Amino acid sequence: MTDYLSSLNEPQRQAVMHGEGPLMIIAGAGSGKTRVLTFRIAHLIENGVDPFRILSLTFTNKAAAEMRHRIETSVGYEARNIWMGTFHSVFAKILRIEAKYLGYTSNFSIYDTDDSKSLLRSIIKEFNLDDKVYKANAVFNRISGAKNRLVSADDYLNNSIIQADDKAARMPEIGRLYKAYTVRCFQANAMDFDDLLFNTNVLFRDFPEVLYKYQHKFHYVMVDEFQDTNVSQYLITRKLSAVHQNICVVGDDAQSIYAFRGANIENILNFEKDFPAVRTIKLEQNYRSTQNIVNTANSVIARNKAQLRKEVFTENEEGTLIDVIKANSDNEEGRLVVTSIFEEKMQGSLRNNDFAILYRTNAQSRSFEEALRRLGIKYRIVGGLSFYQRKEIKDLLAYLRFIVNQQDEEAFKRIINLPKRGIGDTTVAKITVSAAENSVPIWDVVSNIHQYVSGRATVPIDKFAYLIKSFMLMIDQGKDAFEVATHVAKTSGILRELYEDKTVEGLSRYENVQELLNAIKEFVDNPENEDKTLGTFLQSVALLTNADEPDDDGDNDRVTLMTIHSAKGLEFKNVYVVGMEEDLFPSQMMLESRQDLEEERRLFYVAITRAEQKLTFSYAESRYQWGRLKMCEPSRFLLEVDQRFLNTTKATREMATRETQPAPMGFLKNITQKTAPSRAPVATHQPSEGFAPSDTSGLTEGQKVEHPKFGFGVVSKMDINGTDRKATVKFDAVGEKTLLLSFAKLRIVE
DNA sequence: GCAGAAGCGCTTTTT
DNA sequence: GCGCTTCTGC
Repeated sequence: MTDYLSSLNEPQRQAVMHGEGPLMIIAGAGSGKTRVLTFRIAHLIENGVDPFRILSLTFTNKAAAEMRHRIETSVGYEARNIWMGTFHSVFAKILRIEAKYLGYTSNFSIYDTDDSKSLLRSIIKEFNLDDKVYKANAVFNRISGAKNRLVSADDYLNNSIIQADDKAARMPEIGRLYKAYTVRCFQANAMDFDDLLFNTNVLFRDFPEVLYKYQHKFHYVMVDEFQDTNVSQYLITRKLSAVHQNICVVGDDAQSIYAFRGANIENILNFEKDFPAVRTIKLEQNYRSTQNIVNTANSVIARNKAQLRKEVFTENEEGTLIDVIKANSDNEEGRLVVTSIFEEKMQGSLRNNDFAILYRTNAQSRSFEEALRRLGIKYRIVGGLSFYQRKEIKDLLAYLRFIVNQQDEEAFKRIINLPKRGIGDTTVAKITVSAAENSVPIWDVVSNIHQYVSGRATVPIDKFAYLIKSFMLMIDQGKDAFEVATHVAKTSGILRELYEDKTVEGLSRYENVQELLNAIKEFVDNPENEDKTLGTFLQSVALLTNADEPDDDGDNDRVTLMTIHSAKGLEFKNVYVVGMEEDLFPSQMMLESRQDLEEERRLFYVAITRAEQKLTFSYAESRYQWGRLKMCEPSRFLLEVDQRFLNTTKATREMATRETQPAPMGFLKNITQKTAPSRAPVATHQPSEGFAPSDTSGLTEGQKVEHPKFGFGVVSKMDINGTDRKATVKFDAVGEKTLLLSFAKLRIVE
């Protein structure tokens, strides 16, 4: 069993073998971090540690699932018993068990961001504040930020600095909104995402006996992606491991990309203060990427001042240069990238799975989707509108939530008139007012409507209450989640309404609801889930996001499209980092509101280090945004890369022919002037020899050419439209091919 | 109370 | 460009 140790390098082995006491692993990108963590847990279990006593915290569901899978393969069934999951899911579980300490019941609802904002909108309206000034989004972010720093509503109101800040931002009432929001969540027996962490801190602070219980339950605590934990998360783990001191954190400061959410690099520094006995191990050898990729990444991150010194290196092969693709529009960018994928795929006999397209914002996916569809390449989009955020799904889930927790105000607002049953805003307002006047929960009013309200709306309300009660009865009778959910979907009229909608969207919505029911069925049928009640299902689903959604068919060989944030922890043979434009990446908002160029740069670093074999950057010179055409400049990040690692022949095509502009990276010249002072000098670069782009200037039909990959051929068609040039070439070896930018590689033979 | 029309604001990134 | 909210007329 110890033979796996031989496959590790020295620092890796030390990290795995480390026994008792605090341990910090600084793991560079691609340094085998997950392997080390997995082996370490396996090693503990092998040495007699009860899996029940191990708590392993990750940041995303994906990472948790991956870890569980890997440990199961090396440890076997025992791995089941490890407490493993995201911060949010693990502490939601604990909060359910200990809910009564905080005045909650164990079936509390979890408000997602939409619920939170909707509640805030209501409160803002009730306070008679201008919703143009108090935007739900901004208020929510402010409150969220406070919670992540463990600032309660009362702390917030009493803190003169915060109050001054809010006054300066012309939003002095945020403190009161925060307070009202907290009260309303509590009345609704609901917690938002931040509450799951905030309330765990409160629980452990105010009830030492509860803290004691968990401190002694968990002998070993592991934290993955430590650089992304915020103060609230860090304090929980610190408290939990205070007794046994067996805390192991793994992180990489160079990959800290969640400061916007309150993640704090200083946690790494604090860790050494809080656990003076800490042993620090650095994993610096990269096993993932080629030298060119590693060096590119290093050359980028070296510009950051805030970083722990670390020497990431690799013994892998040198690899190819990093291609730079320049397109004149977002649509062309999509076409060029996808064409390149197509060519790479053919030429290197790769699978769709080997490719990822990474972008800064979800909205950028469109042009790539279109191009992929056109070429018939299967793809998968991670993130964006997740399955569980679709209207029809949220509608059915709202029913289920309300049946489990009748205090859930947001769920109530969603379903009271859905499908239409003649209960409009006026009636809902009456109910709310009446509930407030009599200081009883809304459900009391609804279920005994005749005692509180009279009028013609009482009839549909009575019917609604009767409907809900019949659902609640099913739960009391011990029906499982699937039985209740199917019954609700049918009886409530949701399914019927969608079924009658014969439009394409209607059909797809109907299918989505069926899909949700399937997921519930799977949940119920899964022997690992002992508790098959609706409440437990809802709990598991509330914290699920884009990560593990049911795949629409069995074909998993797809090109992956996602934001760089979601790509963290993943790796692909070929990676395209697209939309390399100033204001987009680095994001304008980031620079305007937080002045944090370094976090954007770390994000760039993360993107680069996802690639194993080949990396490509692309950017467009113009892009549609809100239906308007916007001119774009290449990102400053393209200049920051050590230019020796770039292959700019694709991009420099036009520039190279313009002899007047020889050296400094002609293709980026417009931005060098605009923001030059803040930047490092630009490296000079000579176009690569052999297939110099200038050779294509005189390309005409009938010419014999040579392509570096496809060999000899004859130009059968030239299509020149401004700067957008297309050449169709009939190659001796591979037949006819349409070359877009890559025809710059053609060499004229005669 | 409801349906269709018009208007507005929005885009970082995730649990 | 889209989705959500508000407006308007019935």
